[in-house]
Amino acid sequence: MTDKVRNETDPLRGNLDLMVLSVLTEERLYGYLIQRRLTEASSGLVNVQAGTLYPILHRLEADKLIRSRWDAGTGRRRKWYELTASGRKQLSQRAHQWQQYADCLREMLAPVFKAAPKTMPDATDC
Amino acid sequence: MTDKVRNETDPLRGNLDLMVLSVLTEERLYGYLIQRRLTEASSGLVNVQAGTLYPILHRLEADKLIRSRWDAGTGRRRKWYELTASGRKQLSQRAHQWQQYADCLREMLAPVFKAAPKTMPDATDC
DNA sequence: ACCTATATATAGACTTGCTATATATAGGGT
DNA sequence: ACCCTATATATAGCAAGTCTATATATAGGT
Repeated sequence: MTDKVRNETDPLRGNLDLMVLSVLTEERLYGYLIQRRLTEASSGLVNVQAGTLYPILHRLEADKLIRSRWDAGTGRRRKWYELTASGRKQLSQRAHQWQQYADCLREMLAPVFKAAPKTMPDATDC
Repeated sequence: MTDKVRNETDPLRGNLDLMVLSVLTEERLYGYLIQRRLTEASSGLVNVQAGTLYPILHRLEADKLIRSRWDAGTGRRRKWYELTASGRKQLSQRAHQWQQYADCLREMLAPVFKAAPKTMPDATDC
């Protein structure tokens, strides 16, 4: 029974933008650092690969939600990103929208949680 | 400034399967009813079109997470769906996994919520 | 000199969801 | 009898988001 089941790791589909924007709320960061911040901030749950992250950054920049500047010639070339005013607004809007959906889904799934407490009752890590 | 922003309505990306499975936890339902249950259960937030739903049902059935039976010739032809044992297990697993991600994302977004209380402090609908 | 970590980038495939379209029947109003 | 709407399922074609694999280049340690 080698199940071959689709996409075990995808609850973040559509939310990566949100996460990237969120780690930029308080600091300017460059790609490689963003990647690691995401891993840290999620206790390893979110592990975005470079090939996933950079296209997102390019897309967010094309949409003018973030803005970039190359490092001023100090050896390592790094592209620093920061939120634009528009990006900050979008982040807030989408965050609230996500919360609404999350509350909704949580409610819809309530019977499932009630039915099966799963391995541990309180493994609230993250 | 006609922003042309991508995908305003996509926090459910990757979670539709979960929702469909969840409405089937306690009853057998056919497609059209599932569609309406989703709308009701989400207070109109989730409004899946037929062209979105049926492919999902076919996929879930191909994965043997649900099972179908045509209505026994009572005028309207309806295809009734129910969870399989495997589907029930998957639902539980994915639900818990989703919760973990949701808790995580909620924590990451906490500063955003703190910064901007948004229009209303308590519009907890759904 | 070599290896690893750092740093960015793109191509190609795959999954998911959307819109549009097609088909068919039951039931109500005229 | 006829039309219209709600019911009911289905598929094709497109767009978007993510993944894997690959490429390039440099800093620093051994």
